[in-house]
Amino acid sequence: MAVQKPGIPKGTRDFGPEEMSKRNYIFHTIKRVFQRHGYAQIETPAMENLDTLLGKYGEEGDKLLFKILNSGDFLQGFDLSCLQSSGANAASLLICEKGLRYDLTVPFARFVVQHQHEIQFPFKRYQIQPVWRADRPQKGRYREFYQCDADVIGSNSLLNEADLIHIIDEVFRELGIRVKIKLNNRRILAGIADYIGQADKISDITVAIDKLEKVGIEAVNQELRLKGIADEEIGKLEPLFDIRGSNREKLAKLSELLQHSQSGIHGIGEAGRLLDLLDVLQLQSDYELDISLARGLNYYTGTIIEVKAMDTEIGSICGGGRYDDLTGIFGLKDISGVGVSFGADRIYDVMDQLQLFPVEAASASRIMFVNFGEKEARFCLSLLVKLHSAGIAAELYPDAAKLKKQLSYADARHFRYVVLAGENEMQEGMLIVKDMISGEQVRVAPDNLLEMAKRER
RNA sequence: GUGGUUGUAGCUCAGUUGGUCAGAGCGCCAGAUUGUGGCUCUGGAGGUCGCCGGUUCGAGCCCGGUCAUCCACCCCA
Repeated sequence: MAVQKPGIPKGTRDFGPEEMSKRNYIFHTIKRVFQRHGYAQIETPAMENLDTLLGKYGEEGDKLLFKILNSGDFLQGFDLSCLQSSGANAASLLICEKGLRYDLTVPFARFVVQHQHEIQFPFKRYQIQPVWRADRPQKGRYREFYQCDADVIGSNSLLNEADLIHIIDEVFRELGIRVKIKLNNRRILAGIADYIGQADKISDITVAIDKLEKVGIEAVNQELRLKGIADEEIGKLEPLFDIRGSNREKLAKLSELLQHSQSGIHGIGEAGRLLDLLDVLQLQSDYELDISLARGLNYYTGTIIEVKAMDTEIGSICGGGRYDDLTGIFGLKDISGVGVSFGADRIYDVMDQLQLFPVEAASASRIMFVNFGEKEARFCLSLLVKLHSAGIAAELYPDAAKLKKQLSYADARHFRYVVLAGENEMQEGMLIVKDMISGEQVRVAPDNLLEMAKRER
């Protein structure tokens, strides 16, 4: 039999030990901030029933769902002719009833409805788990990646938005990433659609103007034309794109332009009150009202948030927003939620690029005992037990290999200290402790090793 | 789903118009140092040049196909 070439699916990655300790540094930081703000952790299964997932992310989103083939004889009673008549995608729904989660928000909404009687509202939860998208991978885009979500459900208060933005500020401050927080409100976008008389095209309009910064006004107008919006109406949008100045000034201009749109007025009011709250928080990060911010997920209804790292080209590293009726589809009406999602993998890429990881993030065990043979190893083992029970990370090299090899190993694994207890030392009743950074060696009595290790910690 | 890029040693890559073109650096192993890592020096192992086919006296190089990869678009963390 030919040997298999090892490999993993496109867009997925292995994480080695050093990578993992850096990733954990990110997860721990985010977790700590979430907990400080009173969010409680939950987990949900990797797979959901497909009907939980379908239709929540728009047409594009549905296509990007990984579907799981039913077990057993799933073709029994399957009409093969429908494969040709309705296409593979439609036919797949007949033989797949499960799918991998696409984000953490929709499973959360499902969780809330299913457990509504065990939950105290407003319910604040966080969740750190992988999600999967059958996208074509590219820079900063993976098919399996981790999201770190915090959501509050069951409260309309803008204090929740403020709290989440506070969390964003704290997380990126602790990680050392300079970010710009962009804010908008879907109701303002709806107001804009009203304003040009195309309320039903809100989705097309927002997707188009989302690209304003990236592709320029001409390309946006072109796209709007393709979506069937008249030149005259496009012309009415121009003054909106021209809105500049401080957040307040932008809001004032918007109030003028959108004064006849009820949702526009509503959204402007919300944005204004949110800005008032943020002023109190004295955030370190810049935050900015950006009316070109749209965000693709179509369950958002109010505030929308996006965070970009300032010193790299990697796209958005955190996003979120308010969704007024995500639980409605699962049978729990009139419950509003708001949440943010940190993209751990992109945050990793940003920090790696900018070399923001502290050195400790990659460190391993502190102490390694050299193995000189059976008798010496037994002696070291007895010392190892004491270190372990004192909570000090230490290990004994498992084989009596050449000293050179053992030291190279200790070097490669970044041990801080190496303990040498060979025949000579055992006779003298002493240990040699070698500092792997300075190269210095000191003689230490076995009874003093623990004290020394504690001191050096 | 659309367009493009690149596939040569474990890794990063060089290879000039098809004719000593099977190479470098790093890593790995061994030795200089029979109980001392990182630095230095010396030596060594390791590749059917992604895969299949075609053109040719001759293909890593040209052509076709295929697979993989990365990048961009769509969309998104």
